Amino acid sequence: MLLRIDPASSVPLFEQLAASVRSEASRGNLRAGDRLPAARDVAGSLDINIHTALRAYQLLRDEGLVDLRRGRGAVVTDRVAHYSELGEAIPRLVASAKEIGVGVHTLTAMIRQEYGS
Amino acid sequence: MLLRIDPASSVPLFEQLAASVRSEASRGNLRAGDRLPAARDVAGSLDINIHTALRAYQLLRDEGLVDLRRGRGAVVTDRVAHYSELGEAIPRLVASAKEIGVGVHTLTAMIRQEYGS
DNA sequence: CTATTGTTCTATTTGTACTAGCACAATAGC
DNA sequence: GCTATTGTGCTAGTACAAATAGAACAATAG
Repeated sequence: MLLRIDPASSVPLFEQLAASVRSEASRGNLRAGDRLPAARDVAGSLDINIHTALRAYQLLRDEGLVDLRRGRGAVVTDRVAHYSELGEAIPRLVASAKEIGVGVHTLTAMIRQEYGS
Repeated sequence: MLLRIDPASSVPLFEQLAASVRSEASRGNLRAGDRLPAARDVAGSLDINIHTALRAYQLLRDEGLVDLRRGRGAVVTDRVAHYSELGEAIPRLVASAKEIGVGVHTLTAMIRQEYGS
């Protein structure tokens, strides 16, 4: 489990942390039943506030990627399989967007638009 | 040119307006050389501030979708062709994301993550 | 029973997003 | 040239979100 964040980035810390976990999931480095490190530990090693780490975990719980229970921590759910599926489709779209010079903001905005309709 | 916004949405007005223009582009309703309505007109008919309309246009200029010149207005560039390409690839990805129950926020976050690496 | 782990609540500080008004500058078209 | 049109720059207020913090609490594991 390689969790990384960049304090200098404009992306919120909790989003970065959640993205880092998703990235592990989409690369197949996480399996259903695996347990993520305790929020307090993550906060300690990344030098962020516990609440910030918890918020990332809660975001992942809302997505359904992990179950969150007191005393037990964050446990990866079955849905992790879906993430590795997307882990193949997404790079293709991103690659073609980069080729034609469409930026990340534009791409995500177009996806939001398509998703909403 | 059908430009729509939803004042009740949490998405910024200028983003909505820009998305609306992109949508027209990706559907093939815009061609290189076409001129968008003047920002003041758009602002007037959508009942938003001129700056908000202008900001949408400036966003599209930064993307390269339009040229912006005083007195002349916003003119669609050649890059509009790329948008209609994505207009085919994006719906496929979005459809599969919806199928497996991955939300729009998660999907765009994963794309951001992939794009950055 | 005890340590571990997430939950809830309140509060504060800080920074950014969004919108807006006003004056200005460049272009188009007559 | 003149004039209306159109985008630009500057300034600022309001509102919201991020991040941190402390404290007390509740469920689970072993």
